[in-house]
Amino acid sequence: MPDTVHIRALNDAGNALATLSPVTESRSDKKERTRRAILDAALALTEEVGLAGLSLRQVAKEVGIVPTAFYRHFASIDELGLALVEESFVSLRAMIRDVRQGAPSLGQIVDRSVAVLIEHVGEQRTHFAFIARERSGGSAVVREAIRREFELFERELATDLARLPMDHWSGDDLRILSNLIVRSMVNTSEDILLAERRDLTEIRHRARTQLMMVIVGALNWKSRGRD
Amino acid sequence: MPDTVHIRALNDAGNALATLSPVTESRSDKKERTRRAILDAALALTEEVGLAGLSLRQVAKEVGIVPTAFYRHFASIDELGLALVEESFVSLRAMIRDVRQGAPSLGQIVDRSVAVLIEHVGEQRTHFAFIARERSGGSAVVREAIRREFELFERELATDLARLPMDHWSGDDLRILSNLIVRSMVNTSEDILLAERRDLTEIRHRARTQLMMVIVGALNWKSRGRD
DNA sequence: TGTACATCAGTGAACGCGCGTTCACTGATGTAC
DNA sequence: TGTACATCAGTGAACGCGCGTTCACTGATGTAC
Repeated sequence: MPDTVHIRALNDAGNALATLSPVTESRSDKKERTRRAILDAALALTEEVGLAGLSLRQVAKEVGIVPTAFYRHFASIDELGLALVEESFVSLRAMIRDVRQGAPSLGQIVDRSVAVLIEHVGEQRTHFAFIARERSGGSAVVREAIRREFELFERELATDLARLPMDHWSGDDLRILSNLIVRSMVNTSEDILLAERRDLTEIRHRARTQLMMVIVGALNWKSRGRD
Repeated sequence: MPDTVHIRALNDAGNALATLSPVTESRSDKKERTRRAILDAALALTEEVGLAGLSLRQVAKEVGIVPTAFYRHFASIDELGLALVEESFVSLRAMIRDVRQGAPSLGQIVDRSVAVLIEHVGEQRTHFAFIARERSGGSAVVREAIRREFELFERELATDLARLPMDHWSGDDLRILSNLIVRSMVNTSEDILLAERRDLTEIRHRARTQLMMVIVGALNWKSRGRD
């Protein structure tokens, strides 16, 4: 299948959209559309080979452009990787926002958190898979970017936890607790990504139980802890 | 530097050993030594580029053999990867054995476990790094092999836990608890691998605290839990 | 112990392939007048 | 509105490189007699 076919398909899709808006598409609109196509193709291909195994030529072929045209949009594969980190964490932050709104009893928070996690990971599968994979992947730049995002996120969770009835805790212990929770959730995400649909019930049960264990531990911590 | 220099270095090392034992080295001894050299070179190179980024030619060059000679020892890079999984988990199992012997009070178990973890990860850095990296790495075969080893290990921990004063627990809950503990330890290993020496104190503190939180949670689980 | 043959770890040339990157280019879109 | 020029997303040929794998080979080690 020659490249021209890809290009025609791309343009057809553009024209289909164009019928809803002005018939002509500006140069920058078209560029933005190609950029999107590159990001989507990269996300899909990365699922199979990892960011380290991704080649500029593969992406270009998938998008339907010539390899050199890639450079009109990104300076390198690493820069493309950083854009994907950014995008993937938008998905993750959307999930957090979803968890936060409406948080009644502690037991309900747990159930709701796990439910929302399963839902979002299912919906934004590629984004969560990207984070899970590249967290310890081949590119140092991308790894570091992901690490930073998680740290930020842990800090936020710690301030959230401070508002719960464990507000007498030290900031240090709150950070340690939120680290434990975030990591359990990351592990659960990886389980969800690996799972067949039929295993979801078991994963849900396990995630809930573990989160409850951690919270029960946290609530009994000060009275039984070392200091 | 031509390949011959590598080969001479390799043979010199062999001769140095040979002076302690019979002067001549059997063909199979030599083959075993080359195999070892391939595994060591692969482990070292993988640290930089990941198993997915590892090339047969790189390994061969590092070892000082011609690329085609690789096939005398392994049928493919994947098979080499499986040998490394095997080897790395030998290190991990040695650690577990070390944790097990002498386990007094619960608090001491925690301290001892974390201390042993830090010690072994420091000593067998490359093996633990290999597991951490390839756990979500590029080769499906290797990923699956690692997943299986961890599952085995979780099961063992569950039977260990059954002997502690939480023996009234269901097998199901024990598995869930040991999964939580194993994963926390894996996360801690990753922290250790990333850390500078100066951060170890903080990591030790965090790992201890998290493990204590989990155990406190577990001990209070049946009385406060959902069923 | 000496000879004749088998084994096999390692060699070296050769192959076709996909890679990232360079370069001068085309031609549609955008802009100044 | 019409013309002349600028911009720039995408083109296509070309490059040198490292890759895995094939093949026939060499020569030291091992074995049978």
